[in-house]
Amino acid sequence: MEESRPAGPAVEVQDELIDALVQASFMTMAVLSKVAAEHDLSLTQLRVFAILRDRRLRMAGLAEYLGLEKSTMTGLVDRAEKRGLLERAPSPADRRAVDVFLSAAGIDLTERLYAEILRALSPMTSALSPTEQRRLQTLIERMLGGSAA
Amino acid sequence: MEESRPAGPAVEVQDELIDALVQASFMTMAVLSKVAAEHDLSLTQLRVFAILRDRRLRMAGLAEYLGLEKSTMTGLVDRAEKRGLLERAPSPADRRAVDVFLSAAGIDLTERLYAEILRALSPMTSALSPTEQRRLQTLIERMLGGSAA
DNA sequence: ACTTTTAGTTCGTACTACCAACTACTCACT
DNA sequence: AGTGAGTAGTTGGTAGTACGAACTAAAAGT
Repeated sequence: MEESRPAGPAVEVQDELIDALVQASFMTMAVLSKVAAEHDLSLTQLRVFAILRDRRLRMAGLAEYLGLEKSTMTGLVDRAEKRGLLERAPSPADRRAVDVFLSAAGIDLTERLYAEILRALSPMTSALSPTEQRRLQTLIERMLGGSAA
Repeated sequence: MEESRPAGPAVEVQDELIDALVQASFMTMAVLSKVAAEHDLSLTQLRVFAILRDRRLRMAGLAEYLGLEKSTMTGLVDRAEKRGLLERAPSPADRRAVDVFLSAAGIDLTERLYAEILRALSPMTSALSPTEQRRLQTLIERMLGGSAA
């Protein structure tokens, strides 16, 4: 992994950071998947609930948030709707469009999911002292804010 | 989200940290997915290559690393093998067992994937100064080391 | 030697995700 | 107003992911 770069300590620090970040991400996603699976949800569905927690979106808008094709949305929303967690309604502004939003049961489930996620991830974060936690949070937020969308 | 806990500032700091961590993880995974997709690989396959980069494992071992059922491995390895990226060989120690390892092409691809991942994630990490990067890395590693497996 | 356990595969099912094709509607332009 | 382009969502087909149950072959335990 070190052979094809101009060398220099700064680059290597970044590499190691990225390694750590990727590892942490996989571990985090594993926990999220597990929480989701306990409620018979996929990771994608979990994301849907998180997104719709404080938004009402059209199918296309949801697809964009998720980075998926709109044709994928149909099935995704279908299944959640069949379970009574999501609802579809014709958009008032555009008769082609469909609004998607959480049902009462969906809101309920989402709150429970949030609580469980916090519970499930806290063993990981509480390996750090409160001071370190705050520093880590600041650094991550800075990183998220500083680049990309 | 704040209603069912004993309250206190320490808890809220942790919540925000977890929020940030989850967000960062999703962003990281999105980048990894994209890199993988550019090579016609799923995230799981990417993980397989990362795992086998410096290991030779049996099917069951690979399944354990991935946290998946062994029956899932068959298809996963089949497809990668058909593409010439992975190889199967009977385990010398146990005639039931099958060793899996990267082919020459697989090693090659894995090196390229690593380089691309570093390239693709560096815009994110380079939002931070070198000092911050080192601090972030330390904190993440401390977090990963301190809890869980 | 006989039973139990383990390694991997096969089969059937459900879900995810994509693409291409389609319907219904909106919007811009003449 | 009327047509033509573009947009919103669905449908249908395909491939991949992942699971669980049932199976074969080989190893281990007693």
